[in-house]
Amino acid sequence: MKNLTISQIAELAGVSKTTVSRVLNNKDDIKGETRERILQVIRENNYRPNSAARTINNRSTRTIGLLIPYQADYVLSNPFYYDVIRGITVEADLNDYYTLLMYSQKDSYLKTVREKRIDGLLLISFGTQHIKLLQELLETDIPMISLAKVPGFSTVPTVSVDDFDGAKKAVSHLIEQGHRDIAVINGPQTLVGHAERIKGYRAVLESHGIPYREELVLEREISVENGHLAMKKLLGEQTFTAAFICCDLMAIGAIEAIRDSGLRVPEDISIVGYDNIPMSGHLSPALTTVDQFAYKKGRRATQALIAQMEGTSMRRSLEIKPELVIRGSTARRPRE
Amino acid sequence: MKNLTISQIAELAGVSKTTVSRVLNNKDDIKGETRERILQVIRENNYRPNSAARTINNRSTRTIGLLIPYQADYVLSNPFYYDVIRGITVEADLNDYYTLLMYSQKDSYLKTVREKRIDGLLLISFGTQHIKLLQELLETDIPMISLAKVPGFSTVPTVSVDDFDGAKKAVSHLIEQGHRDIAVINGPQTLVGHAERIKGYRAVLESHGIPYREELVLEREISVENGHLAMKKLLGEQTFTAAFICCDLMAIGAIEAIRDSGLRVPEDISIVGYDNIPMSGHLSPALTTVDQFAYKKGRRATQALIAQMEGTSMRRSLEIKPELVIRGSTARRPRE
DNA sequence: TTGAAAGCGGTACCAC
DNA sequence: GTGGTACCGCTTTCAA
Repeated sequence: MKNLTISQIAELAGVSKTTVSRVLNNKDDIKGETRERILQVIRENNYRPNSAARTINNRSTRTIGLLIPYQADYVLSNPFYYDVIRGITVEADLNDYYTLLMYSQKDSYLKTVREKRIDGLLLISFGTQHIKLLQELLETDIPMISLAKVPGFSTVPTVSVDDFDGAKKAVSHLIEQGHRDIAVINGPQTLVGHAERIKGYRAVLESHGIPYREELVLEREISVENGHLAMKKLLGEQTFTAAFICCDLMAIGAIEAIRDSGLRVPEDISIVGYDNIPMSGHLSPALTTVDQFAYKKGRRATQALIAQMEGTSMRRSLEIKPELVIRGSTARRPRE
Repeated sequence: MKNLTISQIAELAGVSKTTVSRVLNNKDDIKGETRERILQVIRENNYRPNSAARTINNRSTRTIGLLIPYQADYVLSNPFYYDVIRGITVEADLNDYYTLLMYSQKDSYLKTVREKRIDGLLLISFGTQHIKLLQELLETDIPMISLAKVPGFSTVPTVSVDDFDGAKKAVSHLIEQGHRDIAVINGPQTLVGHAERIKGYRAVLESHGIPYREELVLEREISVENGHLAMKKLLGEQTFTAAFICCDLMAIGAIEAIRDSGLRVPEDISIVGYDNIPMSGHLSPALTTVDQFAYKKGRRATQALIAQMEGTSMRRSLEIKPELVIRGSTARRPRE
């Protein structure tokens, strides 16, 4: 069953295509009777206007690009980002926008923008290594929102989470439990969010008069396996009673490493994660972690982008406050 | 920096737009010198042809729709599907196709197809409840591939996994370890794949003369939490030494329930999962599971769809053979 | 080897 | 209220 064209619908309804176009676009200068007749024909034929033809006239695709840098391969395997993506698609759908997944080995992002396949862009996990790309994207004048703070680009509106605050909450909780030797497994500092978490960690230590010890802090690409390996290394070389892991995914690996070494969580080592991915509450022990409100973040970012595209609001950044979720993976420091 | 149009490029190069169009489409009836001059102008201006204008002429969007039924919300929270999606976008990108994420609360899938926003469709997790939608999609004549077998629709080419075989491998392994009382936590039978797994389970039991006991088999929506709850229920009501869990995500919850009840995996209860999600190897104990080759499945399905769209191959279905991955969550049946 | 002109399926301006 | 027509940015005959 082929889709008809506006001319064919016009002919079937005995009107001009201008009139059909009017009902398609809900104009009101049209007789109710005529509108009904046309709507009837449209329904009978399951007619839908061709999107490319509309795009070329309206200069709008009603499509949002979801840009995931190819190097950020952890994005498409981390449940945290899937909540973000779900938030994005839900919000887009509610506003009749489409979502184009841009994850390209060929780095074809600029091409996609220049071909005008999308009206706006959501930047996922942009870090210092993507500054050149960001610069080029800015030159195209396409509306965009970054879901991560980008160093030195105050021109790009951002919907982000206050990671400095999140880290402070996590580490403060550990210190309140009596811990003083707190290890850290962090993601790459090329991402501002991860750099902020280290700053938060240091700030809390300092305010409690605990010296910062570099050897307790490891930085790794995000993956369950790297969480495992990093914790193994820490256990072999350092002494500590708690660890702050930059994301729940790595915490899963880290906890396994602790178990492998014959220690227990939280009896011997307390663990605080970050993200609060859906499975965190169902691990054993259930993970104490920092909730980033991923889904909400996705929706908010999309709202902000749509507002920007439709000119209904200024370019403005937004920061979400993370919250500590206390569960079973943290406990008071064991007595020596 | 606004994008120019083909006419402006033509003018700058001192040729007609027909000629520019020729170089854009790599036609060969053009003087090398002219081509070079035009390419130079194109490069200087970062020119890219408007995709909507091209689409309207070529009747091709170079976009693949990734259809996730809104009810199938577990798709966007199951790492198994993440690998599938990654495979799809990678393969699409390699072939210069775009990926449109179709996850709509408004059930706007048909609208999207009729508006001709996509050239082909990849159906994720279609079950009996989506037969009406599938029927309507078929009427639009759009090329499509389902990544799950759909009951009674041999007309839809499918790239799937032989779940009957996968379940057989999983359950056979348990039986070889001496287990006879094998519980099952399965996903909804509305999905053919899950129905097949039960069949495989029954087939193996039968071939070993073990009677099928309905009360050992639970069916739940896929989630970590449901895995936990289902296992808790089983532990409270039944006696068994092993369990086959239809997916790793639920196995994570199930293992936690076993631990909560004071039993050990695999010493007291052996667990076989299904999917082999990336974290399965990093849990404690590492999960014995059935690898579905999710990434490969995504790539193959996309290849098949592209072949169908470009008419380079017949509509043909493909079945991937799953493999058992033996790790630490299974052991010999404990002596009574 | 190149260009003029028609046409793809819509929208929008201007008459009537 | 409704229709004729130009036009959006590109591809594709057809002629030169």
